[in-house]
Amino acid sequence: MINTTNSHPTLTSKLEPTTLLAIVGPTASGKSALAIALAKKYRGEIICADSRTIYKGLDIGTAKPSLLEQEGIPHYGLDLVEPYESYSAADFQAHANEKIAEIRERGNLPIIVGGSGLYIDGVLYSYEFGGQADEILRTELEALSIVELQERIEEVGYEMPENSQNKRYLIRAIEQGGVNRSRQPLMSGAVIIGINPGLEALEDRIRRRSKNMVDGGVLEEARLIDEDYGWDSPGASGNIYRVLRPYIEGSTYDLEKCLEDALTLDKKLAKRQLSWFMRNDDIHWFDNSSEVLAFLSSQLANKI
RNA sequence: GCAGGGUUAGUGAAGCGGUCAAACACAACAGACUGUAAAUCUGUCGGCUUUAGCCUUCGUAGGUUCGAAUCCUACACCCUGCA
Repeated sequence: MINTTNSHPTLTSKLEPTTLLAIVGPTASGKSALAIALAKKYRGEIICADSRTIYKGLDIGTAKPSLLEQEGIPHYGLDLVEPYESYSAADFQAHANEKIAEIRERGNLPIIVGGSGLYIDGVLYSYEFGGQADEILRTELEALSIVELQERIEEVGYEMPENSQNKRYLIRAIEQGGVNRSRQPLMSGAVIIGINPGLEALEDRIRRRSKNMVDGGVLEEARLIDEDYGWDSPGASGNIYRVLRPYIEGSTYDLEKCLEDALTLDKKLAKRQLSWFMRNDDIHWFDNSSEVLAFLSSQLANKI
């Protein structure tokens, strides 16, 4: 298992004064609770960088912090769109930047928390996202094969995406004329905290969380998707909803089995998230919240 | 007890004499990722070595054949029909 807690780098002068805290990590790692603890301690306000909690009405299945759980700390990034609406990393970036400015204006510390790597990086590394999605062009290109799309890219002389077998990326390359590499250095004053309790602990937490979701009423949310929004809605792609679909539609009555599937999907998600974050050397990794609190109070207390 | 069907790699499931270490799916493992990102995609996936190759696998034990996961015999376990 990864153990980087003994070797996290000492903060350099370039990181002070800290003007933004980011908390990243896999799903169910305890980011939200940690964020609240830190917000209380350092006069913070929280921006959730989570591609699921942006949806209104999908609260339980997305593990969106409830009003009660928010403990009076202002939260942003939640309930931004309806489940059937589409939302992009660029949209999030705009929203987050706006909130960061507002929070600083109030003299508070912006704390950005989440597991959506692209959302986080878009903000922290000032991506200049390419043009907006062209739905008409996309549906047109969707009909072409991978090879045809590749040929098309070569013909026009665009750069081929590294994932040259990924249709979605090929279409995007054609749409925006190549590959986007607009990454800036880490936003000045930002400190990124990574929290990774390990896969075994994560599995445990995910199990418990799924159970709580059922007790909390995810089935109602899933029914809402089934009856109102439709399973094609962007909001319906959350793990728990996907596995609940056969149960809601009546093709299985085995709820336990659905929860097993949820665990599988969540574990895979956690690994993907980890593989995104692990390559980022700017992240200071920890196993659990108390280590983070200790680290920050010893290294940063005076500088925030 | 008689008749018929089945037993394949972690799971499900193709294969029914050679081109089979064995399709495919799932799981697992590794990785990519710049306006769908809880999305999407890539690689590996019996063992050893690694362009190639060698070894051990297709319920168990024998047999037929130049050659068997594939055919035959016996045994074990599972399912179905008749008793």
